[in-house]
Amino acid sequence: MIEQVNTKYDPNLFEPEIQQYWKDNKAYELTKEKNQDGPNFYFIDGPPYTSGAIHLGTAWNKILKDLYIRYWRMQGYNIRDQAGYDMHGLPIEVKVEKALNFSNKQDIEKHGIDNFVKTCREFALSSEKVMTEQFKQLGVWLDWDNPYRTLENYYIESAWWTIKRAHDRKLITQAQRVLTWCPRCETALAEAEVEYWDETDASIYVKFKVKNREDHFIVIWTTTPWTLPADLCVAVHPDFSYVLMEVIKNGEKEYLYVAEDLAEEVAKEGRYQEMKIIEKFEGIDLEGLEYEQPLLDEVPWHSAAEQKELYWLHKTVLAEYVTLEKTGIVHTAPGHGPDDFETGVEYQLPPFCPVDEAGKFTKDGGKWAGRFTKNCDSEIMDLLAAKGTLLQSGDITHRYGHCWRCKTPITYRTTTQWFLKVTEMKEKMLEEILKTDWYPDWAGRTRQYKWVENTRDWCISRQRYWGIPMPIWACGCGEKQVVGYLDELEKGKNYTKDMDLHRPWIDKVTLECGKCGGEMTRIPDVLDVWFDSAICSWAQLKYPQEKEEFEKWWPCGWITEAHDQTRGWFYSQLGASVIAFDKIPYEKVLMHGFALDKEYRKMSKSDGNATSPHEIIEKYGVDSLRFYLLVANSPWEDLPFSWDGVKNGNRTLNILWNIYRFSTTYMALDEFDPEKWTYRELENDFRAEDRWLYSRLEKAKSTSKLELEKFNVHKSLRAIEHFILEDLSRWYVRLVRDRTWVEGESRDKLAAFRVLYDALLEISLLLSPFTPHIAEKIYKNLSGKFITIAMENCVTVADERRSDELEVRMKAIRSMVEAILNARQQAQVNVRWPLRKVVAVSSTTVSKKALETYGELMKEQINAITIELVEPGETWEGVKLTIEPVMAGLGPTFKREAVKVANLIKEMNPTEAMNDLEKGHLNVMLNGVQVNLTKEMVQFGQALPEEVISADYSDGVIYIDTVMTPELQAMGFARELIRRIQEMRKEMDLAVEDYISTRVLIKFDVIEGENVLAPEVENIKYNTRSKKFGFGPMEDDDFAKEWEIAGEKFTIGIKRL
RNA sequence: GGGCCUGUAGCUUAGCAUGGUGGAGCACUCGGCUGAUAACCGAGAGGUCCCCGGUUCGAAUCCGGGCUGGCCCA
Repeated sequence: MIEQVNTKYDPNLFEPEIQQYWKDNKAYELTKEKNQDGPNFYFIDGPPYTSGAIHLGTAWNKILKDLYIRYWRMQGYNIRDQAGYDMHGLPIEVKVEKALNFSNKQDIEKHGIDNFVKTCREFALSSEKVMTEQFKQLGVWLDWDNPYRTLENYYIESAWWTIKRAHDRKLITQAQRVLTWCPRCETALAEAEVEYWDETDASIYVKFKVKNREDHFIVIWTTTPWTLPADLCVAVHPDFSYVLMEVIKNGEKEYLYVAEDLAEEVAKEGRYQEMKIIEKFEGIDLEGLEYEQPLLDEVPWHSAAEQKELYWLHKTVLAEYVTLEKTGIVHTAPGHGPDDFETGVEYQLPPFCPVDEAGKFTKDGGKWAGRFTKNCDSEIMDLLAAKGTLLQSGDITHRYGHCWRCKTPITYRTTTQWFLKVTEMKEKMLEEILKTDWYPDWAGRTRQYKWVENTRDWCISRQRYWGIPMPIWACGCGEKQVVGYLDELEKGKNYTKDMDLHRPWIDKVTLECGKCGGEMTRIPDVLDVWFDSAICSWAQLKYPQEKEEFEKWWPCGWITEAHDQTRGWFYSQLGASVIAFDKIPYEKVLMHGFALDKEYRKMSKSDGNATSPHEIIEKYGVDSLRFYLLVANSPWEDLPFSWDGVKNGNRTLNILWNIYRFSTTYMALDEFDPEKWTYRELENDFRAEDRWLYSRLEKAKSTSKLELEKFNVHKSLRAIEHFILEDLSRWYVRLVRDRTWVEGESRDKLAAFRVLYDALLEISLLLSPFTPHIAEKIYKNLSGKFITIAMENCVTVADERRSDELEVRMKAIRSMVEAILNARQQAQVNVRWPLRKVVAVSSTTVSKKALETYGELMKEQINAITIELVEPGETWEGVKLTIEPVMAGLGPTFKREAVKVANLIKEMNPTEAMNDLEKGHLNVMLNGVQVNLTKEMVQFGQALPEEVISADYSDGVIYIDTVMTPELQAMGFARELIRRIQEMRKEMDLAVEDYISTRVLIKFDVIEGENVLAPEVENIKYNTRSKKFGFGPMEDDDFAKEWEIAGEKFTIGIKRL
């Protein structure tokens, strides 16, 4: 039995009910069970980081995942959908440090690594709980009860196996490199862990004195004075032109080496009063020019180094990365920059790095030993100024890297770290990218591809605590062992089965050295947290422990994440998987956008421009949020959040709800039984408009499906939305209202019910992956065949119900109706007052066919007595013909003369022109030459007749005759009365099916006697459910009201029977 | 500085591969409808199609250069 729905759309009332219903009835579990023999599909939930509450972007991400999983489930797929969480790493460490008021590693060590790590674990697990609840609230169906967690032992073992595998393939190495380094966290940072924003730094020009030449200087520019103590050489570009210029300030002469194009600028910066070019060089000519290290006295290391055989020390060298900026000469400290490091390698200079983990100068830093590097900037500048070698100093605002977690400006340090040799696998990775389907295409073909092309080796070691420990044990003899399986630890000391594999406990486990028999201890590093999620496609399957699962599922069928994952998870998975299996671990990728604020700015709590999913749900419900996120724009574009957008989604769902409410009201009243009154049973009772709606429905279904397959999520949902609003609500429901009002069993009414029923049910099926709550709600009432709509099969498109003909004709009818309503408005005759005649002057045969099919329907909609059709080619008397040029037709033939021809056309006699054109000799004189015009070049129109009102429609022009006769007037009054009586019924709060007694008292100012209205009495009675009806004074118990309609005064009295 | 993407009405967008007077929805104003009714329908107003050049009779669309915003990198 279909229940009558008389509540308004209140998602916050029924959405939690539906979620409770799913829980109580194990809807999710049963749906999965139903599909367990279906084709296997491996989906991976890119694990969100357990940092606390979810934001709008995370919500969008999960909703997209849920959409497709629900959609594919409705096609019978057996989908592996384990939720996942990324739980290690610096972000959590930093949060815990802040909570404990720590400021550096010493604080952690004092507190005890075990206590610290325990707190990190607790933080991660409690965040997971909060996040899971929030995801569930979004109606997202994933396997929440058994998520994969990167902190579990099986996961760690999987990581170790992967490292071992890399080691066996000789793809892991220990190397000394210059890396970005956070002086607060005291660890190396990956490129992915650095955030850039503007910072104001010193900007200084320094004169390096050329050796053995009085007053000759090489001028360099830098923003990091503190790197000057580590300066070993200066670089020029081999192909640039350089000059030696003579400059004079206050009568003193100096000679400066700078790039030719920048000479003037440098002279200006140095406030020199005169300058003159003495000599020109190619960059390459300057190689080997020797200078005096400007801080030689303060940093004794340099004098010591000069004693060694370092040929290129304190000389000019060549480098391609030098740009024509500032001076065109770059001071180079191989220990403090990746480029500098390369130059150092090329010129056999050591990566001298007098800076410790905390960013302080070591004793090699000489004068500044023990002091934080950056704090020495001003002192170094003062010193240079005192020595007279500071040419200019000022400030510059430029983009500078910061630690992604603690926001400390990064520094560059030379350290020894472990690397995965991703560069050796680059070709394979590129190949694999092209084997994968990317949506949109450029996300893979260009963006991901180019990123991998420029990849460097992956530094995987971190000098921290909360992470997967590096599985490498080292012996004093130099021997190293990489542990790939836990079994290998059983031979060692202090290992117990099922022990926590994290630091510090794992650090106590020692192994016997296979070479010297000594004791091997674990190197203290942990793995880069990006490595954790990189391996999740096999780690969550507990590979290598459980190989069958891997065989069954791997590789993954589909992933979707935001575009920042090009450098993140898309990349890390690819790298790790190619190293482990020579294969990309996913087959399809949908790259989605970011949720931004309405100004396209990143949402952030600190800027106060963030909108939380929670506050949106509170206002408009989950389905509205889901609808909005999925319909607003293409998934791969950034989404500027707009409250109006959510409101709009809510509005559409509200309209769907109203259609549902309308339908169930009458279905329940008539106890409509969809089992009995099937489509087949009623096949011969459908009206043309019913068949039209079926056709539109099938069209919407097929479009929606097609677009979803192409990941055009927005287009898919827009097709459904369009059907609901345009076809169902704004048109079909309007057409069908009279039919639902009929009392008793009418096959015509039942046919209408069937159409509404099918439309609502199919829309629910279509919508259920997008907005599962309202879909479930409607489904439960209308069908309830399964516990949940999710167990239904995805709608199959019934092509035999499609009819382009019906659609084309209805389009013409709708266009005519709209035109007539428009004309009525111009004439100020509202729809309740009938029109004597409507004339449609058509330009094709569509109108004729449309009126044959839908003429009656149209008459009702526009309230007209007769419709007259003027067929194509014929004219309607009284209509003047007009002629207009068509530029699209004229352009190709007449080119720049087109406008001239257009003006000639405007001056033609339309009737003659039309005749000429039909005979094929419509000509004009253009520049004295006669040219022929074709029918593509002109368009004929019809001018307004005086008495009638006209409006254009899709297939011509419509005219309405507004003359009012007494009969028409009576019909108008009847409709006006019906409307008032209905309003009074509602005021009395009568049920739809209640009967009444009605009396009408007329003043007879306009109407001449009640006989005028007599022919309409039955009509009034029928439409107002008046069992009794009479003219005359009110009775005492009548609910009475006075009305004025079109100048006539009425008193209407009704009472319930 | 580089790579990828983006820019159309106050807001959100369609159109762009294949050039021919730019379509919607929301919001706004006016009007209509009235047993889906805190809904619905119609009309109006609102556009330098980011800017500058080029190709073309004709450019939102094609080409070149710039700018904006996003992500990523240096």
